[in-house]
Amino acid sequence: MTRILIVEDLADIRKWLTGIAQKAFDAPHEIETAATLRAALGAARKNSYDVALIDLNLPDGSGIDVLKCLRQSRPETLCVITTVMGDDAWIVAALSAGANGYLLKEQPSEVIVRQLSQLADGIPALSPSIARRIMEHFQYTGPVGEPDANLTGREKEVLALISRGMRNVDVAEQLSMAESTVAHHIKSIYRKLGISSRAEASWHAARLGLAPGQPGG
Amino acid sequence: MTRILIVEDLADIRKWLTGIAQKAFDAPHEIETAATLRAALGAARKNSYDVALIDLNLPDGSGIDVLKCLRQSRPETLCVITTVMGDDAWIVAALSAGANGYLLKEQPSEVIVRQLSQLADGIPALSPSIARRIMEHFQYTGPVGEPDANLTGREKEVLALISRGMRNVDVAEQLSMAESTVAHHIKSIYRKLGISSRAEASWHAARLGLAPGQPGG
DNA sequence: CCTCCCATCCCCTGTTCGGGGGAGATTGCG
DNA sequence: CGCAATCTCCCCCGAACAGGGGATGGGAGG
Repeated sequence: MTRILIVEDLADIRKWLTGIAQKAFDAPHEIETAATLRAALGAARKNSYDVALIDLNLPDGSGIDVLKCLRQSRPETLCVITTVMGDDAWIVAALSAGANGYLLKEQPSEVIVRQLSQLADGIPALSPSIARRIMEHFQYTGPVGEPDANLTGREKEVLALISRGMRNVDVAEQLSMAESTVAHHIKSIYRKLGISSRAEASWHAARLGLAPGQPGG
Repeated sequence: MTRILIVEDLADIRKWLTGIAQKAFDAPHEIETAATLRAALGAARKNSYDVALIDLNLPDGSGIDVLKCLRQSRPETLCVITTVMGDDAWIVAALSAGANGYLLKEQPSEVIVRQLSQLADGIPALSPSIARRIMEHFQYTGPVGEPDANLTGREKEVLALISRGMRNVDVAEQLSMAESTVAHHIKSIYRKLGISSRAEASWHAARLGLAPGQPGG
């Protein structure tokens, strides 16, 4: 039994999504709908779902809140954003909140059905343009070196920490070294990357895949 | 006519990929192979291809260089990384260099065939685990607000610039305001985002979709 | 043995930043 | 009209940072 939640304010689109869900998940399923943020949050708190299709633009708020709520109460729920808004800011916000997919409603039904049916295999449901947008987020027009960029092991450790916003003192404590040593490593990093500030270092750290899970020291 | 380049050092895997390419691109195609970085770069410079399957781990270098070369000489070429290396650093490096896909060789042939055949529709060829990894790059376990985070227009402008590593003085010049005003906006940004350093600001800027194309001031 | 690289520590300097005040101008809303 | 928000600019100060110098060890390799 697949339990599905559809969050969408417009009645006809809600019906359209319901039809898509019925085709995409051919096992016996149970579809519930919500037209407002309030209703969606209530449903999310009361019941548990296997899949959720969430519109971002709700009359009384943003679907991001539904997504966050579902993530908290039941992390296994597969949450897919279904919207017309393709702004980078919303894409990033949805992914940050842990969306398993991001589909644009302008797509033909059969494409959405196919994407949703692949969800169970662990394949994220992403509209082509969204996937491309996400990948372009990583694009870099400057020189792309090998992942290590000739940084030594210790330097990469320091870079990862200062890019999280930690101060030299905190990095020193974290890595059990003197603050002066941290400063020395940072100088080497700056020289190798051709930069001269922590903000640039943070940018490069993300590019080098030393991605911080979250900031703050 | 689809012109395909396969870059792979191991003969049997090269043969395996050739078979996959033949199935994925059913139009009349022409498949060329290269076993080393040297050979691949030579081929990339001489001929032009519609699709390239590139292994990262070549005996005389990294497939990233092939990718970069193809991107420069013919940007329309669809470049897909086919490898066993799933490190975040390599994924980010490949995407930074402009890869159109990233497939793990451990996957069954039919999955790879399907992903490659969807390439022409603009759907990036990503192994499920890779796609998930990419999406997790955006994940954030802390409080996720709305995309604007209540930042005013001017504040977002300042944030975008300082996250690129620019100094207050440079931001002031860029936005035609006094350095003291920049400092004031930064204080507001820090208060609203609950942070206290530029590195954290840079992190949040990326999260808010104010993604810098490249750093430097 | 000597050299190169890495990591560790210390000194020094000037600049930048973070954070605390206050103050005037403009806009929009009730 | 008063009120709130935004943008603009100024003052101050201490802490943190950027960048230069030099010194000590330990390995790797010629």
